[in-house]
Amino acid sequence: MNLSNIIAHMISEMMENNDEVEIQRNTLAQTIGCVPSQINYVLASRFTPERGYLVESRRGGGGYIKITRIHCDRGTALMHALNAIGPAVDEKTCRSHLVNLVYHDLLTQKDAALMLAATGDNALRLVDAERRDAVRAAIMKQMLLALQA
Amino acid sequence: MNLSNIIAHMISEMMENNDEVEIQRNTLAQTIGCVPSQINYVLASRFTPERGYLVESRRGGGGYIKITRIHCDRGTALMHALNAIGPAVDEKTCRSHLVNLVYHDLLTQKDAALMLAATGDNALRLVDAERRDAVRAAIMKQMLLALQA
DNA sequence: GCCACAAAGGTCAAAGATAGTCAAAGTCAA
DNA sequence: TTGACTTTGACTATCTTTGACCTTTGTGGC
Repeated sequence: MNLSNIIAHMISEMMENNDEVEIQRNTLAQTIGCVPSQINYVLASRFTPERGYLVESRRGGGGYIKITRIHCDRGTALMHALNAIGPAVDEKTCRSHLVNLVYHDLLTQKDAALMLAATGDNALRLVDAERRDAVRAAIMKQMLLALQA
Repeated sequence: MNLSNIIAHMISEMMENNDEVEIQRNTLAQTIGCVPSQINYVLASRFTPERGYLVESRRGGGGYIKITRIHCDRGTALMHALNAIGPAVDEKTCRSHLVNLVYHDLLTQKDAALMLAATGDNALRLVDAERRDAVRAAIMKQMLLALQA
């Protein structure tokens, strides 16, 4: 186990019963026995917004670092994605929507692959070209709806 | 017996009572007395997804290689399901295929819900009725294919 | 109020620690 | 002989650790 993992684990433990924790960089670093900037590294690599954390800080006397866990409402986020898809989408746009959802951790890589397969031109070859994008949009929406359940 | 077989055997032994094992590439290579990249070769040639293994890793300090054994030959089973679907399927048959796959643990409930959403009549309302079942079959097949990756 | 200084935290790049890739060379059986 | 499988090692990519230097904020003396 490396240092960063240990530190990340410590912070996670501090947050176990609390969505918000405040630390002092130098103090924590000294307790752990590492350089202060290591704390920054851990925060930057593990407590990212993508993983649902918000980090605020203040320098100077009485300075601090505050870490907040945000419970992103997945349902709402997916609903946004759903609304962003109009009555029709081409394959490329559809794919970028999926990439975006994965990036924001609203979708696993695997689910995205599944959805990409269902909405790809390969799957829709039998649909009339002029109606293809509309069908794709409908499928995509049904799947996004299913994910909210 | 060649080196690769010996290494593969060692790893298999480590996994005898455990479906998951974690190794350190350099350490193992040194123990065995081979170059580190030989480990990669063994993993790439013997611990493949086709043979039911999943390999994950991480570089840098505290890096590791994690090997996981996945039970049940999922690929083959999914291929069966794929073959069982002809050039067209109605919604009901499609659903029972999905239920069956979930029952046999080849699909999670969640993935099945996603696939059901993509292949339901709701999603395919815009497709001409006479072509609907064929489109459904195509979508289903693409998704089953995606699952094998 | 202004200034100097102390007390935080921030940035960044270099060095260290692993793992991955790839192509050339070796081996061996058909 | 040839082609598939192995073995090696040079080079690359990624993650971690460390430390020097920078910026911001608070406090007290003038």
